[in-house]
Amino acid sequence: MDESLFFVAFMPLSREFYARYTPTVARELLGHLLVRKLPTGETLCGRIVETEAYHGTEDSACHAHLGRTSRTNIMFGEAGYAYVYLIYGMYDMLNIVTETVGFPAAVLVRAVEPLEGMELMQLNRGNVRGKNLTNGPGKLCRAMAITRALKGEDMVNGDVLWVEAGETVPDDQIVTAPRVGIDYATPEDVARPWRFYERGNLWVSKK
DNA sequence: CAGCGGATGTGCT
DNA sequence: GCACATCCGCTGG
Repeated sequence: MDESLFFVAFMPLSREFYARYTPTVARELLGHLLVRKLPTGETLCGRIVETEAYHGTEDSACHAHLGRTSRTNIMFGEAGYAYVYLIYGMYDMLNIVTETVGFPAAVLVRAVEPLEGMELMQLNRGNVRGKNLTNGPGKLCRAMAITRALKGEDMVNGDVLWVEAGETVPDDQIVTAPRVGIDYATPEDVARPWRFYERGNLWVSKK
C-alpha cells in the first residue's frame, strides 16, 4: 500500500497564472504544491508556504535591475520557466518567471511544507529533521534536489519540476511583509511588502 | 536564545 | 576584487 499523500491529478498551474503582476502571483502561489519528479521516478512534493516577488528593472532588489545579462536573460522571457541561481557559492534558489515577455520578474519560493518524499528529502539534507528540512530557499532546493541544472525548465508543460494546483490560502491567513536579505537595495524597495507567507505555519523561514 | 563569522563559486546585483 | 534573494556551527549569556 502506497502511503504517499500525493494523489491529485496532473494539473500544473497554467502559463496564464504566472503571466500576471508578480506580487499577485507570489501571494496566490501559497497553498499550491511544488512537485519535483526525479529520474528514478521518485516524487518529492511540498506545499508552498512562503514566497517573494522580484519585479522589473525599477526594483533595485531584482537581479534584472541593471538590465539583461546572461544570468538574468530568462527573467525577460515567457512566464512559467524556472530561474535557478547559485548564491553564496553553495545554495541554489528557485524562482518562477512571471509577467510578459520583455518584463523581467520572478517569484522566489522561500519555504515549503513537506508532503511527499520526506525520507529522501532528509537524506538530501544530511539527515536534518523537523522544520529545518525546508524552511528556507536554500534548504528546500537541497531537500528537493533543485539545482541550476533545472534553470530554464518549463514548469507548465514539463514533467520534471512544476506547481500542482492545490488549495488557495484565504487572504486572512496570509501575512504580507518586507523581503529579507536585500540590504543592498534602496530603502523604498527594502520596504516594499512583497514577501508573503501563511500565518502561523511551522515551515515559514522567519517570523 | 542571540550574535557572529566561515564556507564557497559566480557575476558584477 | 568583492558582493551576494543563505546556512550552520560555535560562542556567550
